[in-house]
Amino acid sequence: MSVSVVSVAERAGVSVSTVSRALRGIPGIAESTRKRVQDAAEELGYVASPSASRLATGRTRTIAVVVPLLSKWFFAEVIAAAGRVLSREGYDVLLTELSTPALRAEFFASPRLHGRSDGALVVALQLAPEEFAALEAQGQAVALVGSERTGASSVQVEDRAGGLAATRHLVNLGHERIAFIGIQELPGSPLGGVPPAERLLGYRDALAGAGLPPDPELELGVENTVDDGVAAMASLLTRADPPTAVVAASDELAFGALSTLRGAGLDVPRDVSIVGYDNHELARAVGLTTIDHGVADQGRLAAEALVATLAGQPAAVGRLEPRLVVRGTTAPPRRLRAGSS
Amino acid sequence: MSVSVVSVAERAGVSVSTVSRALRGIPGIAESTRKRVQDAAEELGYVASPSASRLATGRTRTIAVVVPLLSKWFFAEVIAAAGRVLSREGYDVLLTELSTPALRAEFFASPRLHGRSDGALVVALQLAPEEFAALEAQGQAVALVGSERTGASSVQVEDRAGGLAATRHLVNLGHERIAFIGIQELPGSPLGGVPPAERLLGYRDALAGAGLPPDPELELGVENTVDDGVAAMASLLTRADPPTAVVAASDELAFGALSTLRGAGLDVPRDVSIVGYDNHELARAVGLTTIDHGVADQGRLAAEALVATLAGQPAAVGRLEPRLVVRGTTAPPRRLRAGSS
DNA sequence: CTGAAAGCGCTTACAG
DNA sequence: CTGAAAGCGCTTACAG
Repeated sequence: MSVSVVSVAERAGVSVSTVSRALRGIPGIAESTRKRVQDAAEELGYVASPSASRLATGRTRTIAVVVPLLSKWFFAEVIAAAGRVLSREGYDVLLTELSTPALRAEFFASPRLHGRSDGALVVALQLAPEEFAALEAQGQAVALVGSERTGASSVQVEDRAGGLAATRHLVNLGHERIAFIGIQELPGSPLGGVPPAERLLGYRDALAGAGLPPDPELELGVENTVDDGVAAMASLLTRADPPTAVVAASDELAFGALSTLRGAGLDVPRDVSIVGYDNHELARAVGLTTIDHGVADQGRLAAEALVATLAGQPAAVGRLEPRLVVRGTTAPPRRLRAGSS
Repeated sequence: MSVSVVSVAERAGVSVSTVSRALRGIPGIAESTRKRVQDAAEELGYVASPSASRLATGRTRTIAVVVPLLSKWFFAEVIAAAGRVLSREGYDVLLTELSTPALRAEFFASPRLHGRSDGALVVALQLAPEEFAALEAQGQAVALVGSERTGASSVQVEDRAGGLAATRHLVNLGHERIAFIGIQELPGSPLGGVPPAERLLGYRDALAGAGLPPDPELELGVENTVDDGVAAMASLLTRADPPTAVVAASDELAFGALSTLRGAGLDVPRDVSIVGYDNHELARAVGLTTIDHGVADQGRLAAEALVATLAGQPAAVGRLEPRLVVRGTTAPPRRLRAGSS
């Protein structure tokens, strides 16, 4: 509070304008002067007041990171990766969690970011046009993870290709009855935001490509939680003709499904194969075959795009290729291994 | 940018001082005036510039949340709970992740919070005296999760009681060879911060209380990751006289241990029992017996304490009682069930 | 290369 | 109950 530009200026024997310019590395300052100012600042332990420079420049050097939910691995991972980029680039990270419809509505109804951040990094939320407009009206540059909009930077995953790869892997192993546990947004749920349709479409593509008839009975849509994965798998097991393999639209759903299968005394992958989607932190330990969609990359790329935008570059659109990671939860169906075990 | 107090003042036909007071609900303003000002502000879509009021008041109404790592369930959960409180109380959340020793050193060496936040909520980091002093020198009120220090608010868990409860549960089931997979901070690791000693002491207490001799061979210390849990359990299995039960100092270690046991063809809990520590989001699906230490509560209470401190209340120290959650990974040892299965 | 001065948009004693 | 004015601590044309 005590040490301001004025004290530094006095100590260095220059004007405050010179202090300001010297400390920010602005060209057109004699090196000797700059040195003197820097020394004075150091000796006094001076650090510019962020509020004052924000007020003077109109820029906050802050990015708001907006997520539906914090305590999910996917979001935490995206934020962490984005945060590292932002902090390296000298931006503060303002964290905003919109975990209920009420919070979301309130957030977009009032100009909560106005003057607080220069840009918003919106993760997973599928913004309504008014919501997007509200951000722009608050002077925010916008970068999107998991959605797309003209005029904004975005990072998306080729989820249809991911769904295809997951399913094709099972098809190639010889499976013919393959279920899909998809993500269905319940009204008011903060969990998702993932465009579920794409992964499902990829699943259907793979079946069609293999000449396998689609079976609506095998397509489930639930909330993206472990518990719903448990329930979905339980429901599949009650079918007259249960699937021999399952594609889950997230690893958490897959974890739940695995838990149900074990509880039912079934062996994975001998009795049932499972492919997840995420390459969750725990997928390796569980030995889950899954789709890696570069979660950290999504955060990193979006942050980089946003920083570039604020530096005057045009908006950038990135698309990530998902990648199949084969581990231990997939194998040929029993039928093809008769007598072999 | 365009709409400032001045425009509101003009529209309402009052002075800027009156606008400022009316909008902030300060008493001593005629209700009719306040109404007129509020209407004018609303019509103009006015919202006060945070930078300007921060500069004028010297308070930022921002809390810095400082964590070693974001993408771990524990930290994300704590942040989420704290964030909800802070945001409800009108505070912005400035997120800071110190995921490497270099970042940590840099953070505490420069006054990075100065003028950016009114307080710091420090999670899990065991602050050195200079680090704590650095925060105070930057004018930060401090609240600690998982550590303690005179003059600061803090929330801690009775981890010794937790370790005791976990181990006693196994003792009560009849186990006599019980291993402990503890958390050992590697130099430079950002994962921990959890004071590992406490949980270990509780484990020893329980053994002593049951008259079981301590066996250093059964006390392991590893990094708090699933992979290290995998390795630790593997190492235990190679012992000449392997344990019949394991207490893991975190659920992630327990997940790793479970994975090893399954991979080795052993049944849990028939062959080996396991107790974790955290009540991690996935513990329920896995059916893991564990210790619930109110992770969200830790974040919530620390945030409440910090807010109270900033409102002039004295620092508060909270201690949480951990609670055993019995699920499916614990049972009596084989020995006691001879012929029963 | 450097300085004097205005301005960013608030808040808050002080006076009335 | 309300207003005029100073002040918070920077940055940035403008002049020299």
